[in-house]
Amino acid sequence: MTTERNPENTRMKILGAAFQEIHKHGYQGMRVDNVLKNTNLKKGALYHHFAGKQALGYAVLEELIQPRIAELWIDPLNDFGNPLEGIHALFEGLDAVWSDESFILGCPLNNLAQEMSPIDEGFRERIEKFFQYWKASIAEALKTGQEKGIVDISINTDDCAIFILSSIEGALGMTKNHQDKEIYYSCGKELKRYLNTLRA
Amino acid sequence: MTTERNPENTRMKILGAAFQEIHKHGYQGMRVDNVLKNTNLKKGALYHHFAGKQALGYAVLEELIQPRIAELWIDPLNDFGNPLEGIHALFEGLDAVWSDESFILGCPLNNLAQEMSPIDEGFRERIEKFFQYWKASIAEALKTGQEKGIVDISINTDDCAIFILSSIEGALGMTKNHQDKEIYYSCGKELKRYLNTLRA
DNA sequence: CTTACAACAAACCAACTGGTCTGTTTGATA
DNA sequence: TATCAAACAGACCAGTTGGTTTGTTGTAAG
Repeated sequence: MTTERNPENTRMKILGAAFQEIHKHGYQGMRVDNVLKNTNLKKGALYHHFAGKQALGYAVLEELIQPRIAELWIDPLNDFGNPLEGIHALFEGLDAVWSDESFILGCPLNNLAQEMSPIDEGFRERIEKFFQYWKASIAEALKTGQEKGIVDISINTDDCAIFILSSIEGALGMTKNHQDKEIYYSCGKELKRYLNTLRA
Repeated sequence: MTTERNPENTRMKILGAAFQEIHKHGYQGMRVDNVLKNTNLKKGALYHHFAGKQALGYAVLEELIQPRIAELWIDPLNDFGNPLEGIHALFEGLDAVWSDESFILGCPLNNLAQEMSPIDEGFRERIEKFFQYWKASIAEALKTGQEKGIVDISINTDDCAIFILSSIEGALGMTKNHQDKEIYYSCGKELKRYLNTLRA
């Protein structure tokens, strides 16, 4: 018989179930009892691995959400010779890696940002730092593009990076509300138009 | 002595207090008891004027939030000869009409959209319809601009309108998380760059 | 083998939450 | 001024919620 106890495994099971709950209902809407129900575990397990609901929420953010976004949006930025084409490719590429349900539930990072920023400084700070890291990565890619002579030398890469980030999150948010990916496609087309204005 | 009872007045007092609670804590985070506490009214009053928490939430959306946004963003669209300059002026003008706290609490319409779209079809439908109305108004302004020869005839006004809307909401959302209006200013500059690409 | 702690299960709890119920007061109307 | 429905107040309630406590079991080290 294989090991019946696997602490790291049970911890991840709780984290995964909590992520799904948060993704759909938000952090405040997530119910500890529901998380447990979806894992066949009991309170003893959860409160052994996590100090409380808040600690669980922070763990979901730092151990699941942020790494996943880094993997999808930030790390690949360097793989593109042209950052402008790269950013657009990443946006369009989301269609292939995100399920239909994900488009309906929205970006888990921005969901938490909008919900928690005014009421929990711990969430807000963590999310802000990550957004800044994301923004800096985009700005860095744009600067590299400038050095290559691909990107207009006169643009403010910080301004552009924030606008790109905002527009991506805004587009995903609008798609979430409309539950219609045509919104997402339209925004992709116009994002491309904007990116083209940054060419050298 | 003036009238001690004023049903319409107490109803509005409840609506206003509920709006503030929702604006800060979200609909799920709003507590009926807190709303009452901020009005010096009791349960009897609230449940006389509203069927329940959900009905109160819908009323806040339809009677306070949507009219206010129409007033700030949609109605003025026709006042500008050039829609591209008009949209940018509206974005920049928000600085004068929104308090610092509002920038921290974010756009109340988009807040509800992000929180409630996956879990309450009543909220989602109402918000979607309003966003569509908003988008249609922008598209209409762009079309008028095309007829005037101000706006590029080759653009898809629907695509552009959705992107503009998404970018505005995205920018306000990012500002909310960062609690820093510099984000908002940066996005304003780049929104202008995008709008310029739509010129004839 | 036994010891000792990590890894859980299960019952329990106090505070909270939306909502109801009953009763009282106001004020327009006949 | 008698009437009566609207407009509330205030006590009450059942279900929920995050969290605690106590007890049990697996399992790796000595």
